[in-house]
Amino acid sequence: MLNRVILVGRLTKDPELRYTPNGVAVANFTLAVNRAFTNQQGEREADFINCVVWRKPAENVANFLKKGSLAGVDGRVQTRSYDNNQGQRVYVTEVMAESVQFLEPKNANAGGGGGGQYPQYQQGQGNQFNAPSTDRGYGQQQNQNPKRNNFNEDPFANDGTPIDISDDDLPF
Amino acid sequence: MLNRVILVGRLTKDPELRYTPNGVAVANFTLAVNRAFTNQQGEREADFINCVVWRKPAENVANFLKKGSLAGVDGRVQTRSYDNNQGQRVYVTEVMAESVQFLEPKNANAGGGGGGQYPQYQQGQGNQFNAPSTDRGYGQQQNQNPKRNNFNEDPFANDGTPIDISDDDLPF
Amino acid sequence: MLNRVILVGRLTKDPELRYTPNGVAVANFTLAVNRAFTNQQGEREADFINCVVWRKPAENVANFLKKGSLAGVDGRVQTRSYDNNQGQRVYVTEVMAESVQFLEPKNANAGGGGGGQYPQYQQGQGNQFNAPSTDRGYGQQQNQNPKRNNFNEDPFANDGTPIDISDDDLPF
Amino acid sequence: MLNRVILVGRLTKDPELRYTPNGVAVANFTLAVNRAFTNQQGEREADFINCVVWRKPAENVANFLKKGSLAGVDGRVQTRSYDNNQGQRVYVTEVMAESVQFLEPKNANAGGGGGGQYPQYQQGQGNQFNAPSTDRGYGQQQNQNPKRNNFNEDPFANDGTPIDISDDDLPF
DNA sequence: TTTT
DNA sequence: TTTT
Repeated sequence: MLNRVILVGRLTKDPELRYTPNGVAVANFTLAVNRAFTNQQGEREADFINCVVWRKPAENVANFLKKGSLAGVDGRVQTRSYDNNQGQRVYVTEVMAESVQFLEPKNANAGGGGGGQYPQYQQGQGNQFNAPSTDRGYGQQQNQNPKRNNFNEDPFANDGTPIDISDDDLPF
Repeated sequence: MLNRVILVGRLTKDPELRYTPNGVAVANFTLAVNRAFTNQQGEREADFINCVVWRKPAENVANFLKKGSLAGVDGRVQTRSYDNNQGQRVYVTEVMAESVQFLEPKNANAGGGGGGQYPQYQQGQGNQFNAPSTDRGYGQQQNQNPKRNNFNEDPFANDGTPIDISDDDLPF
Repeated sequence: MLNRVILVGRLTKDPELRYTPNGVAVANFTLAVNRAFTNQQGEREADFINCVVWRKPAENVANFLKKGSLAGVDGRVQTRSYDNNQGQRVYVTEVMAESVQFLEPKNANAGGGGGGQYPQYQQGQGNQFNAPSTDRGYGQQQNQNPKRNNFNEDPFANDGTPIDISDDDLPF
Repeated sequence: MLNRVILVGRLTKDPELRYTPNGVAVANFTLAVNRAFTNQQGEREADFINCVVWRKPAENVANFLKKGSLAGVDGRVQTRSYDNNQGQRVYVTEVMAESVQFLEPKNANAGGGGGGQYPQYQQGQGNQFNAPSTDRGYGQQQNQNPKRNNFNEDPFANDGTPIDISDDDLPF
């Protein structure tokens, strides 16, 4: 049935990249999407929308987006539930991104005192990461994001750590 | 910023209509949206997506949709949080419907043993409830839904009951 | 870049199914989408939006939709141009449907004097035709639509006729 | 009925601003939206999608966007027809933008040899122009776009010129 | 050239 | 008649 979401917003934090035991990449990030209108107090609020993305686009997200990046998402609303450690059922609504568009200018965060230039990447001029139909991103992947590799205290904190989810849980 | 959701699905229950202390109508309902693909087990799953709608369209939803109705929603993803009675912060992601389209044929649930015909309503042939820009739906509203009026044990259970929310919390 | 269209409307005519010389199915149809608002004269107008769909979903559209059918489309806006027989360049804007959802109740047009029951098809309860990533619909295809097979004067008028387009023109 | 389009792309030219005889602003522009995929020749193509926007957002578009600007559009697909000077009926499909989001960084085109800084405007950090429900933009409007006022050969070429359309033709 |  |  029809289920389509399109968002443009900014990442509230660096994306988190994980791998399933079978080596499939998954990235999580939250988009802050400013509302078009102001509330009674005249303040502009934002919605903080959790997004998931799988496989190659997950790795692209981890490599090319970071806290504050402007990004567009085209995907679906998905719901799931799990039991937390207090034994309560928790219901989750999130956006499964099918494609993510990178909306920062290519020289964003460049200049100034020292580094920060985004790595060389070009897929034509689209700057869009689409879910590939076939190639599964098996195995450990080299994170090419200099930000993450060079400047974090622990650059591997969230990278390559298998997470407790089987491929049977994959949504496709 | 861009924030758009379009859904087509079926109501999992009758919609719940409430009024703010100032008499503004709000309806809540959940859409079951079947996924286009099947999971590893070959089963077709569904997403259960909570929706809110305000003012006149809220009353239309309460009057013309019920459990099982096929409906289309055009709206925005919104997030909010509140503290539950265990003192934990709960985060909610839901769809704020700006317009709701009624997709059942006009004679749905008609015929057979006794009633169930939908009340006479026609806004051209669109069958779509749009958020009015101005007219605020103050005061008690006559629920014209025969289903709700005639067959529920307590037809007013969820109708017209002011809820603990001030107009300051209204999103527009 | 982000390019997403979602429509719900009714077919203005039976869809037209063609095949490229390489045997790839293409269907064209026009959706009449009623506007949510009325014009100055108080009339509700409609937009007549041309849609194209490729491969397996094209055949599903031809088999299961007909003039007047209610359908949902999830796709992209595409533009192209060609030179007409007067030697003028003609610009075309149309919707490339990636998935088409069949919104008629399963027994639509059934009953009454004589046939018309839709053929048995079930993909769960989704009734949605998605573009398959791989299987190319080569070769002549058996049209299972009883309407088209049994009641048209020339049931093959628009079926299986190769059209003058090479696979190089395919959008994917 | 559901009719929703979301686009992100770049203006192919400066927008054209007109006024109806009643003083209602209308802007036209074309978005070049790069496709996510490449064609058989490995080239990335684009769709060139004509957009219209009315009233205040029309003036914002004229003031803040120009050739090459990156913009997001949330709107509807509309169709209309007219008879051209050869007496042929011409069918037009375009996007009626309900809101337009300005996606350039605020200092875009700044620096370098000579001017080009965007005028001071701020609606929070949203940079989004929404169709106001009420205020009609009557009368001649001061175009505040320095680009258009200062650097064009004929800065008023397309501004403030009443066009031959009555308010009865307005879509809302 | 338009659908219910 | 097309944008980066």
